[in-house]
Amino acid sequence: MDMGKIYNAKEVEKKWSKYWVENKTFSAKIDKNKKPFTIVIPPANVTGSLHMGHALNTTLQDILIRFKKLQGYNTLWVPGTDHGGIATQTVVEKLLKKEGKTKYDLGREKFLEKMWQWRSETGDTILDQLKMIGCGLDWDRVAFTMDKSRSKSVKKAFIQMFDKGLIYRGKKLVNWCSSCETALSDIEVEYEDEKSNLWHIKYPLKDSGGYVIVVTTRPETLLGDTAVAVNPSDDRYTNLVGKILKLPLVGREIKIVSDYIVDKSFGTGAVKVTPAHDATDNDIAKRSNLETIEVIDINGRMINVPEKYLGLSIDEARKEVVKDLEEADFLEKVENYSHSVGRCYRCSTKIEPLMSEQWFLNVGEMSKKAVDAANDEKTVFHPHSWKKPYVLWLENLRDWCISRQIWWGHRIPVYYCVDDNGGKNNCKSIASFEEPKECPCCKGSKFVQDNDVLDTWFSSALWPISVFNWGEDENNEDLKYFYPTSVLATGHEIIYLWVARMVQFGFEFMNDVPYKDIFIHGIVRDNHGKKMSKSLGNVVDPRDIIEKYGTDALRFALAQSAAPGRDMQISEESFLAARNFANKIWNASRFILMNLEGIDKVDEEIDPLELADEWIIAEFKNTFAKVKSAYNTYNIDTASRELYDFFWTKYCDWYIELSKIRMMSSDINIKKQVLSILVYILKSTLQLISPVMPFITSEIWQILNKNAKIIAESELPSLNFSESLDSVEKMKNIQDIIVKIRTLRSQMNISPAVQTEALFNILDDAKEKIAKENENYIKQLAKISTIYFGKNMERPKNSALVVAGSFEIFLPLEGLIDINKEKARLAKETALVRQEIERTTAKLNNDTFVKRAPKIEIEKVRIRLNAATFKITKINESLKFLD
RNA sequence: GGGCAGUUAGCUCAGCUGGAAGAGCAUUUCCCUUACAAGGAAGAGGUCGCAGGUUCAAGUCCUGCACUGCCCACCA
Repeated sequence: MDMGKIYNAKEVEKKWSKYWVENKTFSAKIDKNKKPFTIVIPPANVTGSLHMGHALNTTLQDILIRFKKLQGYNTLWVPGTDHGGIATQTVVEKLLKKEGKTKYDLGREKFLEKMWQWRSETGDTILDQLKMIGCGLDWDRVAFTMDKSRSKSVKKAFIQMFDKGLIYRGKKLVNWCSSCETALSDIEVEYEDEKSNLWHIKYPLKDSGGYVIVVTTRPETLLGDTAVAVNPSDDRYTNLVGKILKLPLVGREIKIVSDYIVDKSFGTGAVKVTPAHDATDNDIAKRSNLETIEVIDINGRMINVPEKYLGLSIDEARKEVVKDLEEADFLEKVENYSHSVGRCYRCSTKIEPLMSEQWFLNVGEMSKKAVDAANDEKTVFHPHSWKKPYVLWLENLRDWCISRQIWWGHRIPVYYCVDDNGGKNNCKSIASFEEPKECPCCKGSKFVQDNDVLDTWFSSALWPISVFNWGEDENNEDLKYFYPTSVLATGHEIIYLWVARMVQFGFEFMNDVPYKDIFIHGIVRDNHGKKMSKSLGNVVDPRDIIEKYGTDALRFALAQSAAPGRDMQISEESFLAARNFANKIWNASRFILMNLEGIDKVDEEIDPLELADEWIIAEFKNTFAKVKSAYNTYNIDTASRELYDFFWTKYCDWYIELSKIRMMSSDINIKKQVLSILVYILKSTLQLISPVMPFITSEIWQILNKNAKIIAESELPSLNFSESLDSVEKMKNIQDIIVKIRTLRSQMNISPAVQTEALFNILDDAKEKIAKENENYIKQLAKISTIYFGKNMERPKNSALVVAGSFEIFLPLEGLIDINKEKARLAKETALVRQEIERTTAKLNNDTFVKRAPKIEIEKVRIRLNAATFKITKINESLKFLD
């Protein structure tokens, strides 16, 4: 491919994303000689298309996979999608609505057909998008939470837990979404503050004229009250406990009970108790043995209430009840009040707590194991701070409501024995893969299956097991080899919903953790720190970024700000900067390739000849170590930044620039020698960058290596040669001189085209040697024509002064500088150096510092003071000279 | 109410086990120097949220406070 001045991302990306899939670069087979490194992808909902969160999540996983592959691991990254229960069903229901239909018009069977049809049309767009961003997934192992093998796992898991007695059916208070028409688990409810009222209601005492004032945000539930509760230590009510109240509007007699949960300081300290529609009240009812009266049904209509309220909606009932209370003088007062209200995490409808017959999973035992796993570091959070909330959540867990009253999902594999008319017989229900042939109780042969489906997170919880076909064979080789997986990468928003549950199920079914590490990354926010959402209109579509800046730029920008566990703000500029980095890589490579033209072969062995060579090798070794450790500890941001810094400011700005001296040599061997190092460092750096930016690095690697293995399958260099450590120090001296001369020239407005001479007055023989040996570097980069070294050289007229290290450097600038400007410059510098002298002197005069600080620190300060003193002497001489 | 993070240059963020404040973007000056103007060279810009403490030395450790964000909670 032609290397133009500007990197053409589109063409390159198309080529390589296709290549990896077609050549099965990332397909993994069991290889007992290699260590596996396994990740299972968090399966995206089939409703979804790629958003920034996916882009981040999958980029990070891809980086881990690609880096481990370079390190020689047998890597496997399993792709897949999730059927997405409620979320997906809602989407299709909306489509139906546009046709003026509901799911009931179609019936269950036809509706499910529609769901499957819809899934097959849109289900894999997200997978295609993962291919587009270069994910090194094993495409032979694509899984879907509702495909055959996964369904088998789900059934098997259910049946095992059912038979163990962990799964049971019961009527309990659940979270009901009247819009989705289903129960939800506790974590599927999101709480949000809402402005409302606090109604103060009088509950008259049966036997006396008095009354108790009760405070509530939900007056309509009064109709279902079965008690009023007060705190046992509340003096105001001590002699009322046990007394009978007459429930306003209803007339039912209810008791005053005491319960520790009641907060004396809230409201009047007396709480109405509605066991059927409030979790706290439900608990109180259990403790005090109260009756439970349901007054709201699953359609949000009033039931079991006086005639006039029967069938009203919750809102209507509230209005009526308040009106009637007021008219009958039961209403003491109404205050404004703000409190949090539960809403459905899928449709934001207000959640109604109500009594309902549901399936529950007893998670007590598996939770304990999941907690132990974290405490024993069998599974480790990165960053560690997420462990605590995880443990706290598991320790306070109620049983999981796993049934949903929707149609799209895994139908609960429980069968009921029925008579010829479809009426349920009084036999034991059976959990089974298929419909049973014969009822073990009554020998009947007619059955109906339970109507509910499982919570979508039930199949998600099995994911690390089910992708390896546990449902079909729990002793299969893949499971043995790849499980437990190496790491789970996910955002913190689903730690409870998903992460914790996978650990629970991992122990339940495999008696082991599902992954050794849990890598928690942040959430992508917009450049104002807001969460991206469609309703806010602040969504940045990764596909637009890819279109504008290229996939590598997208990936680099995300990687570079992915500090573990921290949310990130990302803006257009960061993608632009990343795009520029890609272009920089491209052009540096282009420079080297241009110089390789006409040269048949460059040494693979590197053989440093001079300071710059030794320096860049030492710097690279250092970078290599840092980057490797950063990748391996999930500090992807650190790795990215280190690479950026090394490549741009060390390799390009200094080494390539210095290499030009030898590149221009007429001696081909000298040119080849520097090229071999240029190529070696470039190739190795490309390898390290390749996990983050796989496209551009693959392309350049291929141009550079022609027929060799692609970069993704290459091996990292062993770097088993020694580096010269003092080269870094020496180079620093040279760089200091160059930068100072450049600064002076810049301040004097001397054109880069103008070459000047320089006189180096030397005070330190060792430093003289370094400068003399590398005078070419100074000449090349500071635009100096000739350097005169000497001792006590006389200062030329009309020259400027540079003090660098132990050199006093004069630049004769006849006609180029304004003497007054030079004087002003030196005066300004004097002020700075004086400050330095004061600071360091003060330190050295501090007895306790000299007594207690380590020698090396004292020595450093002394060196600084000497340097400053030297500098100020030279500046003063210079100022005198100029006068 | 509890927990967790954060507060460093105009903006977005680095600063590991305490020893002279860093990057990118934006900004100013000079430069189309044959890898790159999506670039190069140089400059300006910070009492590191506040208050104490430990230490010879604190952005870095400890305590308290303030503010911001997130999560959890049985906010009637």
